[in-house]
Amino acid sequence: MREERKLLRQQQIEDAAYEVLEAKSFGGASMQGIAKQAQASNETLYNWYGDKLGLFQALVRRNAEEVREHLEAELESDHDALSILSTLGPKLLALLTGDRAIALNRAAAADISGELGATLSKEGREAVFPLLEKMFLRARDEGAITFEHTGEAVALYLDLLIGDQQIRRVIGRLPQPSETFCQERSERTVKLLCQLLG
Amino acid sequence: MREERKLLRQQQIEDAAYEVLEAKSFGGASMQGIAKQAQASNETLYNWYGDKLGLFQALVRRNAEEVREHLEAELESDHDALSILSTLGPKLLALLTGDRAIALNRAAAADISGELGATLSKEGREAVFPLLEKMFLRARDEGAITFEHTGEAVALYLDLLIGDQQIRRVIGRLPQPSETFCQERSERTVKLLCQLLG
DNA sequence: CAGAAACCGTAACAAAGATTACGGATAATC
DNA sequence: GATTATCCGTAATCTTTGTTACGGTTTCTG
Repeated sequence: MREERKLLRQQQIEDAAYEVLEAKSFGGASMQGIAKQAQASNETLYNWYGDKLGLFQALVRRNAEEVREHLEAELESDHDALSILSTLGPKLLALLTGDRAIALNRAAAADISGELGATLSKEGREAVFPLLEKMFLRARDEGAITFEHTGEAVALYLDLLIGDQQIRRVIGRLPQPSETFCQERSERTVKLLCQLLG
Repeated sequence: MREERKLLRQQQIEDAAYEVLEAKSFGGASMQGIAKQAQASNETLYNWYGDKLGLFQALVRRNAEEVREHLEAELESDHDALSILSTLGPKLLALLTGDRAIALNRAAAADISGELGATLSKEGREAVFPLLEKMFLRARDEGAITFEHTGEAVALYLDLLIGDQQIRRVIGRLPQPSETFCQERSERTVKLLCQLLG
């Protein structure tokens, strides 16, 4: 039960870290500021996460985990592949361009060591990709689309769905997209994809 | 002739700034480090650029100018629109995912004020976009492709050409793309575009 | 060549923030 | 209820870095 309490506290601290990160970006997010925001002690932060980089690695991991869980839940469904893609698309787009993910991408961009970026990519894109590949293979089995190289098909899908939305969000020139925007863009993506691979 | 000398010196200083920026990212690039790298005086940097942000704004502007000049030169050509697109594509992709542009995008991501991002977007994407629109209208006049909304067609082109290459470069998980990669990706883009809008 | 302006090299100043330390409070364990 | 580990609040330490200052040198101007 002490463990349970600790997990809750970590959740709170990481939420606080997100708040500060989203407000002030990586460079402006100080450990002391995060501690104060969480009403936690500096010492606790260092005990639990090692250093500043460690704290943000934890954020990246937690976020990636959430994204993966969302997707895996969708993939469980027994609808046909294309309709799964239609419900999964908006969610994926929203997650990848949401305030949290963008803040993490900014942090990765600012991190000189490149470790944040490595984690972000490894636990994010590289974890999601195989799930999408599975989905695409299923879609091909169902005869909805055709392709030769699974990886290329998925990459095309991501290009159409995400495009340059992420980078434009990261440099601060796009607001967080609305739900309907994600919806429409996902529909466009599926339409184009069927046109290309149908 | 004093002006000429000064421009040369600025060029050198900005080159040095790029070197430091590419090596250490925005947060790690100190004014003193840049001054040393350029064998220039700290005082000179502040006299010429005002402050750190000013220096990097200058970098952004100069880079955007180069990109624009490249593109405008291509657009002058009297080939048909699609072949122009085929020679322009690889160049555009190379410019947008080259070390310099990526370093600037990282800097924009790390800049809390958002001014770097604003400049980058305004002088970059928003300056290039109209040029591409002109090109697409010409392509439609020539009967190579069809579309209703010019902006959407260009956006589609950029999604296919750039996709998520930039963001993946920014978080450090892709190397600078080779010339042949840019070539092939541009060809793929044109092919897909004709398939969709042809 | 004399005087002025600009520039280099170096150092000084001040603020910010990562990291560590510590006394008092809180919660867990027995 | 006593002991012990953990945590909070606060502050101290130490490094980095943006910014300013200044003497000596080079470059420009006349």
